[in-house]
Amino acid sequence: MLKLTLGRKVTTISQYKDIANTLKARIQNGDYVTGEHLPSQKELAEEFGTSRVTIQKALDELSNANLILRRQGSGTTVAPNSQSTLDILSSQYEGTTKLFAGRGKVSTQVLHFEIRLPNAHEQKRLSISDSTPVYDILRLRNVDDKPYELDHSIMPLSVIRNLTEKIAAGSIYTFIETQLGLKIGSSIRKITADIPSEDDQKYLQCHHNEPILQVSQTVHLADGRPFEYSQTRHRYDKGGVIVINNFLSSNGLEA
Amino acid sequence: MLKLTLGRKVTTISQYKDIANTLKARIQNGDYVTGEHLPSQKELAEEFGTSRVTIQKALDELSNANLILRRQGSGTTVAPNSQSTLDILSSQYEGTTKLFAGRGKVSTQVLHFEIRLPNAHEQKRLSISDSTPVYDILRLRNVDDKPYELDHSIMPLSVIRNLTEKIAAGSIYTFIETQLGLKIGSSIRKITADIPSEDDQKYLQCHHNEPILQVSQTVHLADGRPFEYSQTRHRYDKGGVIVINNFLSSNGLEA
DNA sequence: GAGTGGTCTAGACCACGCG
DNA sequence: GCGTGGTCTAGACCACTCG
Repeated sequence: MLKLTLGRKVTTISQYKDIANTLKARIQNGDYVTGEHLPSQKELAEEFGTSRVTIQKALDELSNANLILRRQGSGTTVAPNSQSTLDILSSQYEGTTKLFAGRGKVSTQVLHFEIRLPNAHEQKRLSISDSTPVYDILRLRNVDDKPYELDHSIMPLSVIRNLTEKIAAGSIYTFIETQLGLKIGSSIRKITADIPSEDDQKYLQCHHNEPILQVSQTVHLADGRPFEYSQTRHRYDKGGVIVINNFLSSNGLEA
Repeated sequence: MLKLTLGRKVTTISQYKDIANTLKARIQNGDYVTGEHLPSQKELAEEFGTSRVTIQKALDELSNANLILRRQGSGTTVAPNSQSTLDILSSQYEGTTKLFAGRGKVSTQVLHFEIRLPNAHEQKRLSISDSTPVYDILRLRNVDDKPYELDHSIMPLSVIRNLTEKIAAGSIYTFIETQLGLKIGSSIRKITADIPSEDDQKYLQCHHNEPILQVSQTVHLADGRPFEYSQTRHRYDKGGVIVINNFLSSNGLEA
């Protein structure tokens, strides 16, 4: 440990995360090239002045992100497609505002903003009772002044407080993270294709035969509380959803 | 260690995976109830006769699967929605044949089966040269005798050997895992909505205004070699793709 | 302050791949 | 056989939550 001023940052992050980020940067910079071997765990432990277990925890991070491949007996190599994986990681979809930061102008039109009681389905998805009021927000997001997605969000007041229509016109996620100081955890999403409704045709300006890509999701805070149940409808020509699936880690449980 | 006959299985799996599975089963059986605390790491270490670090590695597995929540100072609890998460885990999408095992009759019609050289795009996706031949396979999968998906797969012969049209009429994934003895690793998918092509309308029996849900993916073996680049087109009314996204672990690298 | 989970160590043995 | 990564230990200190 010894989290004193080790030279660089005083950020007091854990060593293994620091090391993981350093190694990630080396892959990004091309210091470690796709297909080539990384130094052995022993060598890395010596370089960073730490134990092998700590190096292994750092490598776990990179491995989960599909950036490296570890083979018993053989060694650790940089994964194929590591560069494109890095691209995907950096564009991890947390919110539309963040996703397009620096790449396009995002504007938001709040079509509906209401506080009401949840229906049975919403109660179940958000793990709340029928007496917990929720925000019901319908927003149209534009990118570069062209309609991009139609977002219908339900959030419980018991978790998200002091949300206003004005905030909803900006980035709700940024508000939650910076103003409320809450950490976003995991989400479960179902992605489907659908026929456009009248609202879709009106707001997304699509024709009746142009499909809609819908993402229906429940999002949780890091402490496990569900805070958003939403259905987002996209024009079919405005890109898709990119997903990395690691069968190994998920199926590690089943063997 | 001490992987001798410890009493139950002789499967020689690592302790922490064994423990993870045991704990998972307890959640599944309701021995540990959603929202309630698990025994502390210290208690679990005593119960399983192991060290705390090993228990932590087991809990890492459950945590990655979104089955538990760990809070410093507070304790470890069963995650909300743990039961539905278990459902999703058990239906992890590896192949259509497996997905519907026991739930519907899957039949496959091989529409095209060819060995040829890859184009530039396929070379890039599969990390192969222009002289490495590939299988080009188009299949129609039916569930309960109704068209379900139209699958176009490209696989390099350098990785997948001895594939025949007859095998393609069954489950290619089962062939790869059991006959070739290869382990499937991770996949990267892009999910989009699209307008049906003539082939879609013909084989999936959908109308020109019924959207298609397309999953375009590159799948890797556990050792990192890409072995399949495919585009699968689904009828929009036959369900969607369910995805669990763990922001914490993926963003652990970015902080 | 007591108890919890998070991090870290130094050392050990094992399983695997390769020459 | 040697070097690699995989697993495991016993113990330590830290950070956090809660009564």
